[in-house]
Amino acid sequence: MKNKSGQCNNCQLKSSSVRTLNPAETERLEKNCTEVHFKKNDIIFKQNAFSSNIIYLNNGLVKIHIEGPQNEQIIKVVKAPSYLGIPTTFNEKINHYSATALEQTSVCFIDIDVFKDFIYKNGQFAYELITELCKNELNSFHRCVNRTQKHIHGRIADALLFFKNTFEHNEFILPFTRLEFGNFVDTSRESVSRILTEFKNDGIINLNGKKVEILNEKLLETISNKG
DNA sequence: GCATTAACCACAG
DNA sequence: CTGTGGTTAATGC
Repeated sequence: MKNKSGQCNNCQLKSSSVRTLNPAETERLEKNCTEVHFKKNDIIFKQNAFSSNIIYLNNGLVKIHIEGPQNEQIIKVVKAPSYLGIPTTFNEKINHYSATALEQTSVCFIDIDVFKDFIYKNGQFAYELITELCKNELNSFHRCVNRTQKHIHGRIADALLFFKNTFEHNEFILPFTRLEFGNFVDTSRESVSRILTEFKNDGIINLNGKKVEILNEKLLETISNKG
């Protein structure tokens, strides 16, 4: 789906970096940007494929994942609005990871050369971009610590709280199968099943298939903190 | 030693 | 795809 001209300018979902562009630059962005819609489980880009665009997630939810020696590893789940795949598109010829839609999702593909030009010529644009990248790196540091040091109960509690925050609701549909959940928190699908039913039996959550309702957030937080 | 944790396997909805 | 039960290996007390 091609962008109509004027769309970037009026876009409500502009990134903080794109907000710093002047009208001429915004117009240039519009001419070098295409919006694409994806359905659940559609692959937005794939590990090992050539990367040629900056990708911005306007709407929806996406998983970032790497095919490891054993399993698919889900690195993180990204909620719109956010850039996808800056690290893999910037100085790398190929994608180091894949991105897959977890729900109905829309994405803008932006020409890499135009994007780089904005960075060279517009310091504020670059600054905003760096700010986002820094946030991401810190996030991944924390996730790294959590993943390696917390026990399964803590990691699953973390994940439930994360979904509660991203959906901004105590009740939500898990966008994952049990296997994906396991790949997200570094455990087996069996352990995910067991611990979720444990949480249910202890009255911490309501559980019905993929539908989860958080009943005792305080307790989940202490489980998450204690590891 | 004994208990706990969590992975792996297998089987049934 | 899920849930459960049995088994097993590693680790802690």
